[in-house]
Amino acid sequence: MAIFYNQQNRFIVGVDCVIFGLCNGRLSILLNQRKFEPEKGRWSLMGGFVRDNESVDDAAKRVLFDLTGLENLFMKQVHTFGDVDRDTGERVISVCYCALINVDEHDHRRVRSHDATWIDMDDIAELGFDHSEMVASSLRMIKRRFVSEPVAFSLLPRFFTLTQLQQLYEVVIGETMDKRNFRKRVAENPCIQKTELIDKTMSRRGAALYRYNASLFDRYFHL
Amino acid sequence: MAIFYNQQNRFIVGVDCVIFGLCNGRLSILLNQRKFEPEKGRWSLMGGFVRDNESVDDAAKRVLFDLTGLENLFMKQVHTFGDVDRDTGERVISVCYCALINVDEHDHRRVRSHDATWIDMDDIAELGFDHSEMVASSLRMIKRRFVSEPVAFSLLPRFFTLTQLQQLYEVVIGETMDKRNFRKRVAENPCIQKTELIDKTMSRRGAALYRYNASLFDRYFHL
DNA sequence: TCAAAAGTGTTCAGGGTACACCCATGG
DNA sequence: CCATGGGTGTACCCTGAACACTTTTGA
Repeated sequence: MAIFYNQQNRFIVGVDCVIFGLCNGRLSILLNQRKFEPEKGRWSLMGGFVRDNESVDDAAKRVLFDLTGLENLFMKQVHTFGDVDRDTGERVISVCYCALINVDEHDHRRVRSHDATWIDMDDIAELGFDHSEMVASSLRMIKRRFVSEPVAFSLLPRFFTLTQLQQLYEVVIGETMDKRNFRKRVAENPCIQKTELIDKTMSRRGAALYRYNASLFDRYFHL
Repeated sequence: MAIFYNQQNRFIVGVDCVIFGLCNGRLSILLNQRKFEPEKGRWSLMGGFVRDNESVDDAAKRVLFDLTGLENLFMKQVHTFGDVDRDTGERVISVCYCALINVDEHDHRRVRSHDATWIDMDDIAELGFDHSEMVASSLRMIKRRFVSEPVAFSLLPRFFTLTQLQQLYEVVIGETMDKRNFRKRVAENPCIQKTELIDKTMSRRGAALYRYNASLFDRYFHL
């Protein structure tokens, strides 16, 4: 590739991933304790550096895959953090991504081998660098999208009960909802399909299992 | 500053600004024709490169100031574009910002000296690089914020008529509105204050001029 | 038989939308 | 006196919120 912008400054560019999952009914994110300086030992987001011949998006996907073994997930760019002194080591411009994963499906061995842990959103202490701000931005983005896009299903198993779905909404939006109103809205959404399956783990009576049919989404909501 | 991440790849990081303004009632953006390779002569967004000892946000502000002479504007980060081949010259990771300015207040001499021109949104041909995508993302962001945040006033002069305000909404949202309903909503917003001033340029009768009092915003809408 | 979760309709209020006419003034 | 843009109120509908009881079944 020809050199056009030779005289320009160059920067290390990183990606940091806010990985949301549902751990026994609580919204949680994957954190690890840094294994090297700067800020060694501090809780921080899962991150990495962008490489040559790799787009920034691909770098984020790589970090996520290395950690969870998952691909093709809900993953969105949140914001780029570019303050001069944001990294206490050396200057790094970091692009923050957020991902939603189904905790049951990821590769626990990989996560453990990275010393990563699921931490309940409500128990997150101060993080290193500007990672607390990244978490806050990501959470705002999720909340905003949750009401208008079919985001919830990325966090749930393939088959789920309406109680699970409602609890997830309550946890993310941060307020309780009326069961009947919630189910009424679900019933109006043709993408959420009732199956013949029954889940008996949560109640004696058993609850119908539903699944989300994404292929109907365009048909019904984008005309 | 110590070197911690020595072995990492480094990248040129740019900023590109989608600068919106209202040109005789039409939503427009500032474009210029590139004066150097690559893509010399092609219409493109106003951009620049991030420098050492300058945050990414500051780089965007600098580009905007150089071009318009304006500071402290409505300016938001939109998205970071990081594909390997997005710049046909050399690899550049670019952070896109959008800004809203009041066309009457900016420094026309500066704009002309940069060979920049206001182009009606509806007349924008294909732009160089991924700039068309940047414009599209910025427009989506503006539309989304327009309904929930007091964004419109950044595009208007200090004193404006309700007809001007309504036309702006119609142009941005892309659909016409009922005059009475619109004015009803305005009347409910205590930040939009009627003044004693009358604008007689648009009608024989004259229209009341209003102004936006941002200092009341927190008081009424964030409690 | 009882505890624990699943499932099910109706009512009401407030917000948003549709709609048409008079006013003031300069030329 | 008339053309042009400025300004004003009401009726209706529909969406969103509140609300309580019955069903099922394993232990």
